[in-house]
Amino acid sequence: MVKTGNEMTQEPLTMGQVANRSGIGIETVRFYERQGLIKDPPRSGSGYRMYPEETVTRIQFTRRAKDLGFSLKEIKDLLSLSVSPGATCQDIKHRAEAKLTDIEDKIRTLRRMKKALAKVTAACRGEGSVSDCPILEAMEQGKELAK
Amino acid sequence: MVKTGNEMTQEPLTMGQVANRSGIGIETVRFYERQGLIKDPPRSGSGYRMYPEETVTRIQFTRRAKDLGFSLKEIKDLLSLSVSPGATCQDIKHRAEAKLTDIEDKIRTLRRMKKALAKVTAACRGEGSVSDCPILEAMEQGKELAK
DNA sequence: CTTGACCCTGTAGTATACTACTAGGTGTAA
DNA sequence: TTACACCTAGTAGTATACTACAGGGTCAAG
Repeated sequence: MVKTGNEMTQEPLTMGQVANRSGIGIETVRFYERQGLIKDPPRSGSGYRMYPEETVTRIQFTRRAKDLGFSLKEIKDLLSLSVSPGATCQDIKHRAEAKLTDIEDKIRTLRRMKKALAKVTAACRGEGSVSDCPILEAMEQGKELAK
Repeated sequence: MVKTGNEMTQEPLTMGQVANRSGIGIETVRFYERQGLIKDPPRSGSGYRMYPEETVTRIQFTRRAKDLGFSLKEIKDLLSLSVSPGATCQDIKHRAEAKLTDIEDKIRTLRRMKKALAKVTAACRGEGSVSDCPILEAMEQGKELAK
């Protein structure tokens, strides 16, 4: 049986081991490889991928960046920036700030949606048939939905 | 030339007319039909779709509901509810309230992301090389990212 | 009767992030 | 030797909401 939960070696890891340690599925590891988020590792004689421990760190980085709102494509850029000799801390900071702006925009959009929806919902007492539901009426006529 | 911006008739509309009046593309009308958001209209002798005016209202409803955060699938439900004899205003209101909760959840998630990202970004003075950028460090080690 | 705007069906591509499956090869223990 | 967990490559499916063809047919004007 291939060791799959092995925690103490410095030896190369198989795909399943990388997946386990990173807390993602094997198919996701393969997917990240296809997307260029992790580089093609060396292979064993029989073609098995032999990952360095570093790959786990890289995947965890990816997951955390994802949790912060970065897309996989943006994370790929971040990762290549992190090893590019000419890159500066400024470059990273700019990206983080741009993402912050993105997030703020999304929040604003959602708040606008929430406000409009709350307004039409409040207008509905929840009584009677659908034929004179103020919510449906608002969506049909576009009244009450101005910003 | 087929009339495409015709505004004053009660006559059936072609697909292009429906698209124009609804402010969406022809391909989107076809897509909405495939999704069951608009029903198959009667056809002319040569197979052209002959839409009732009502279809435009239906598409506009769809667009407004979408702007309020409903998915096309949810809108389809809303539309079938709106013509179902047993349905009540309550049913609609419940859906609206559930969607409101969805939106609030999304806002909360984004706010959490914003807070975490703002924190790591603030830690970066934007100086020096990427090798000791606090933003990248946080994403690698997972420090500073606890809620 | 030709031109050009419009329509038809059906299929495929875009973007995002996976997830699953087929069909087969590898490695180790009992 | 067999069983089983694991690996390989490549392809296809999921969900959401479109968007873009290809290869035809229709209709009205000139």
